[in-house]
Amino acid sequence: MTKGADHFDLEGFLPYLLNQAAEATSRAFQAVYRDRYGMTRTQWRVLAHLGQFGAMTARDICARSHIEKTKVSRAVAALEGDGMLGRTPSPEDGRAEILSLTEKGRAAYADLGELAKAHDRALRGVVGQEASAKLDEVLQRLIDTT
Amino acid sequence: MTKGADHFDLEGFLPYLLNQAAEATSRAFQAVYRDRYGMTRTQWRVLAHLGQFGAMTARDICARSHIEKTKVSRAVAALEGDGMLGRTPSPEDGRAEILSLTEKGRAAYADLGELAKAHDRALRGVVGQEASAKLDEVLQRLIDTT
DNA sequence: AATATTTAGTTGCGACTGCAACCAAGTCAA
DNA sequence: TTGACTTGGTTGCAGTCGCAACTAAATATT
Repeated sequence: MTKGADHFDLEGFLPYLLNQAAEATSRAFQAVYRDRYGMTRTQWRVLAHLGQFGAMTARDICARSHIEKTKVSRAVAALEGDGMLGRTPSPEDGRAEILSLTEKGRAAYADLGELAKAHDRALRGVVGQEASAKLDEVLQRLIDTT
Repeated sequence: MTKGADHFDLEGFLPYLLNQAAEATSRAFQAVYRDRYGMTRTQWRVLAHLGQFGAMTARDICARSHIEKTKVSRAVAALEGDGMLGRTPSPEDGRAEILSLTEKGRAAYADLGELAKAHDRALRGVVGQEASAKLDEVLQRLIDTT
């Protein structure tokens, strides 16, 4: 017969582990964008999206990042207030606005991007070369299938 | 020379991937404890800790789970209000209270624990047998080294 | 053209969070 | 003992979140 009483184990529960790992790996970097630019996590992500992929509408950011529209809306408002991005009405759709980084926004992106790369390298060092690639693939699968 | 302009890639940024995966895998289960018991994530975790490891003080829960003490404090208050747990003053330390699940709390834990196991099995099915074990190990390493 | 339905984005509100300040009990050191 | 320091736990407050309701523009329907 198999081993008895296999009751639920929180510490082996995948969502729990993922949350802990996400929390742990995010915390250190969070301090960076918070202290340097007073940004929230969502703001940093919106900035990074615009920095990496160029001007796009809020709708596009939502689709790409799976961040709730209200979070994006508020992050955009805050970033605009800080002079990090500007809005131009879309010529194609009167409801939409095209978001693009200002000079200041691009500078912040360049700065934080470098630091993020360093942070990522450090984390991947912990994980190890081969496991790192596998990890990305697995995480991506989890993200996609949910 | 190496490949040119390797600028920051948000979608390959480990904290970002982990957050997305954590978010995605947690959301479905969150609906369960929210709809059935009106619990928050922290409440569910506290309940699970007490259910799995037995009576302990709030301090112990903090140490074990890395949840902030205020979060634990409020979750405990809420669970107590819902009749899920009770407190008894610690005989050893006049400040501490020993928390233990009530009958109702144990029932909720048994119910949710079963559902959690099923959810976990489904997720691990997505990841695959072997990758699953490796994943746990890698996540644990990230959690510990931070 | 006039009405109904979707979609981009914002806002109000109640709930949750984080941090710092706090209280009370325990410990340590003279 | 008395007074400084630590520790278990709670609370106030300001900020963030999620959801539902909303406005306004676009699209579909008749």
